[in-house]
Amino acid sequence: MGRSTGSYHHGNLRAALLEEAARMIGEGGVSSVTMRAIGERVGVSRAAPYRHFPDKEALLAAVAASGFDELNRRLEAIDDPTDGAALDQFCEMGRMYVRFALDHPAQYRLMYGEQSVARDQVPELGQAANDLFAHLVALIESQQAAGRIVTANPQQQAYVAWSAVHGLASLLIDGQIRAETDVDALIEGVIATVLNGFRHSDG
Amino acid sequence: MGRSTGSYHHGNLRAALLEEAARMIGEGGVSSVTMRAIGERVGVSRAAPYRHFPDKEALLAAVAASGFDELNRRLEAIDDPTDGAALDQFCEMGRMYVRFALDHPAQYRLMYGEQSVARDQVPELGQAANDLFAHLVALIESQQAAGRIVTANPQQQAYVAWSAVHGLASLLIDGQIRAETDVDALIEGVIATVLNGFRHSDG
DNA sequence: TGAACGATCTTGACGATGTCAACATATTTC
DNA sequence: GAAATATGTTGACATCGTCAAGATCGTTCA
Repeated sequence: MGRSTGSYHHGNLRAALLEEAARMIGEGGVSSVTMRAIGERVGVSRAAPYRHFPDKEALLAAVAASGFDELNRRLEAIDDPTDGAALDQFCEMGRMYVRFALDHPAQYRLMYGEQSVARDQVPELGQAANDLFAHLVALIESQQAAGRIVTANPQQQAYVAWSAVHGLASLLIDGQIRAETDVDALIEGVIATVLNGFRHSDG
Repeated sequence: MGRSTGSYHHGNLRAALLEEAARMIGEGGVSSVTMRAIGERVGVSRAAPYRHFPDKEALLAAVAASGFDELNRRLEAIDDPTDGAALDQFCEMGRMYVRFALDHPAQYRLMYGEQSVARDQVPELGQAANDLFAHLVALIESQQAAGRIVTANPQQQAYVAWSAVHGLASLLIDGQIRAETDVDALIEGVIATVLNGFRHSDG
């Protein structure tokens, strides 16, 4: 299994394709990713990727899946329940989520875009996305149990929190928010508002 | 100015193209819109649209702009400040916003997608989007003045509210929310949470 | 060892697409 | 009614995703 033999066989094309696709997405957005271009940059012909991915969509879905993996990794790094400031864990998760989207805008779009089709084709994708959400639901349940937020349907609360954070991330990466805006303050504002909303029942 | 003479000149191609493009977007998503297909359905050749739009992106941007117009129209219909239940105006605006996205998913994506480039090319687009946001800021300012929500930077509060509602709409139309979920309850949950967050300062 | 086999990669080709250039036709202007 | 302008058509090209046929490499097994 010679690695990168420089000859006919690449060695580990699949990994190289994924890496290069992610790079291209980061540089020029999804539209800049072309089977031909990606092949050229990896030093391989245009049809070579088809030995490793059924089609372009599958390749992009795999890139999205790797995005989920990294996001999960980042979030689990917070998962240190040294209790103490447990509510901070909630906030920190939101901050990290938005920051990830800002760091990898095109990849984030790929992860949560219209491509619900690909999610059926690529099981890892659905799995990774579900893991992420389950993570959030569990965190909310623990906060409820500790009496830190109002007791309600945890899944719905998770959707509410996710909506706010995902919406903020989307508006930011799609350039819908005025450039002069203080992004950090905005992130804090969104998180604080949702948290306050969870702390106080309707009154 | 013969309308639809059936002969060489169409009469009002521009409007017909916009209408047909919107229909196609509604039926098969943005990817189903092709210069050739849209021309064929309108009864015109593939290059005819180029007399009315510089390129495909401009045509789609115009469709997005018309989407903004309709959304603005819907929202202004609420703008009936019969005071009384003024907070309800706020909630109703959120509901209507999400409902619009659910009614026109592909068009909504077009309105708030990555295409920030087109927004510079098509001034109506940026204008309509700004109008919408200004509307929201004004509403928040009036709520603050009336003491119904905490006094803070109204623009930031508008971004916070918009994030929540836009996030919910995006998650819904991109199929990220489990099908069994009670959508109406979720909408109410998002709005109520944000409103509660606005009512109570940090505690 | 070497021959067969499967995996991997290349080249050629096809249809679809956005778009331009050259041409045709209708409408407007004087 | 002729010239000018606006509008629409056809032909062509580059690019793209993808398939089919063939080439090359690594592996397996006699």
